Amino acid sequence: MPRKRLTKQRTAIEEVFESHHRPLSPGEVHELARGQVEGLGIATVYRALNDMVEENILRAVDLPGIAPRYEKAGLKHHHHFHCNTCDKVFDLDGCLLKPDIRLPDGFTVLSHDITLSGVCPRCSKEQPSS
Amino acid sequence: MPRKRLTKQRTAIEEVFESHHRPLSPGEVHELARGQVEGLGIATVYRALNDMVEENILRAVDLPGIAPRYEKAGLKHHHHFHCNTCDKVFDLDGCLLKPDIRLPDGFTVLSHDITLSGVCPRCSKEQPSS
DNA sequence: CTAATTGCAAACAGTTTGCAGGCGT
DNA sequence: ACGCCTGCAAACTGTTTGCAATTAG
Repeated sequence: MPRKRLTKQRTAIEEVFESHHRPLSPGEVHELARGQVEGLGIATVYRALNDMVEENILRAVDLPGIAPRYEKAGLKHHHHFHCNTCDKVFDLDGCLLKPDIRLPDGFTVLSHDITLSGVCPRCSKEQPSS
Repeated sequence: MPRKRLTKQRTAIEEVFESHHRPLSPGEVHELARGQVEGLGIATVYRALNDMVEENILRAVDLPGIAPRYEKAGLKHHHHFHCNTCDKVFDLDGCLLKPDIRLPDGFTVLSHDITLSGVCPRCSKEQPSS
């Protein structure tokens, strides 16, 4: 396996995750990193994201019904909130799964995913219900 | 809006949901309904599924990282189990969300989705860990 | 009969891959 | 200079849509 080089596109993508502390979609990363690197290709973003998952720098976050997101690897167990208005995803600390759940016989649970959906604070302010 | 006709392909698709009591992907529906209707096109399956959601006969079930599923509409609130081995999805009765959760200020929760993943009973038997 | 429905193929959106040139080291 | 990395375009997968032929009512 080849070793990594420090290119400006790769660096820009890493910096995007340093300055935005929430899970980002490939499109968001492209848009944000594009601010630093003129003409950054979307293929490069996908390649960098996949590489960084491989290198255990990032973790892929799959959520129901929306584009996949990526967040820094090594975070404590947590779940996510998806804003239906702006489509952004936010981290929610702690585990939201009910303890002591009982499943039918024979099911072995290896992991769980929980997503809350609704309206984020910013969108609540900007789009008052009145 | 045009009114519905009873075609054999539409009937076959409806029957698939009568005989399989778990959420099915478009591909699964196509495969299963194909047994009744020779040459059933995948576009027809997609159109039927979308129509049936529109008619409130089915509900779309989005799960993290896997193809969307469809299940009969009107079921009681519940969550899902995804078998990592056979990729089938099963219903889990009851709500698995911890009660009394606290979110940061400003977040309004409108819905939640929970997916447990692991191994289903059938796959546990067929692929013993030894 | 007559219009809704189907199957096919083309169109699409998101993601991956092949390739020639560019650029870290 | 070497070879990894990038950008572009083509390939792919899952889903939707246009259209002529088919078929339910």
